[in-house]
Amino acid sequence: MPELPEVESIALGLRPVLVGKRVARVCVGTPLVIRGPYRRRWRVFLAQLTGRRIERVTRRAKRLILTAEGGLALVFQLGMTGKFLLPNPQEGRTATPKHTHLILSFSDGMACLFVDPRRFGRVWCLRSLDPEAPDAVMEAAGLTPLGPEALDMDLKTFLARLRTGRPIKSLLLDQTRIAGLGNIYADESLWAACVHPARPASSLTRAEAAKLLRAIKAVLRRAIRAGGTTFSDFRNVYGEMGRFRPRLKVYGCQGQPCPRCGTTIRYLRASGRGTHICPHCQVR
DNA sequence: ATTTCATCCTGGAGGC
DNA sequence: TGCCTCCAGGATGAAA
Repeated sequence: MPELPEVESIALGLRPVLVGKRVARVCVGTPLVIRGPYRRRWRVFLAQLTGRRIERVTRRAKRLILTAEGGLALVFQLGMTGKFLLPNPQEGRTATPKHTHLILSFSDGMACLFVDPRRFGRVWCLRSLDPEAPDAVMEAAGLTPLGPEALDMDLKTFLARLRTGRPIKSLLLDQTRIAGLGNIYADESLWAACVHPARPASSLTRAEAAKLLRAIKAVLRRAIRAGGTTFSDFRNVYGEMGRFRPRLKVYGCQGQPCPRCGTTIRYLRASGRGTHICPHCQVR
């Protein structure tokens, strides 16, 4: 469930620690997680990465990007349960957790672990990546093209993307249209804007679209400030939970009263996903 | 064009 | 206690 705010929290945690460090060794426990041009030649790529400094830690939608000298980059898509772990300053490193697929060791002795129990996460080894504009290289390597960042989207672009009869929730989850939202923040945004998830995107009025876009940005920003949402799996780089869960209004709140009108929150399936709505606030 | 479905996975929940 | 089945859901690709 790492969505945009969770990946941003991870990036914020890794950046001050990893930037400037020199890669000493990369240990691949599960070659399966490596994708892209170096899928079968990852040893070649990682040999070249060794000895270089990490220059940037960035995020594009739900992807986390480590860029080293010379534009060599590791792009992580975290899937459902992917996480990074740094040694806790208090306790230091304890045992290596189960499902550790990649270990980045640095010349100062520190190690950063990529852990993913469900193994839906993937790592792309890419060359010549510009961290300011990574899309072209990611697409050339076969990663799915991403739409505009949800937090950067302007109303005009949003309105243009709503010109389809598809259900609005399906659109919000479609990373090629709007990048960064997952199931939690899609439901939260639709509730905040009083829009039913099954509404055809093209049926939203201009005012509703504007309200929805504002809701999306507000929810994402609040979640980032809270360090993300831990529903079950998410942990930050020090193994700590996100603090946004108690502030969720509908996600996982089925059976509880809507914070706005008191109607019981319902759970249904929409666009193939578990979906939480207030049946009074979010009509048809 | 768009939607549904299966696939990949593990761990947690619920049934018995 | 324990075994079994089901299921969450992000991304992707095939089928309808």
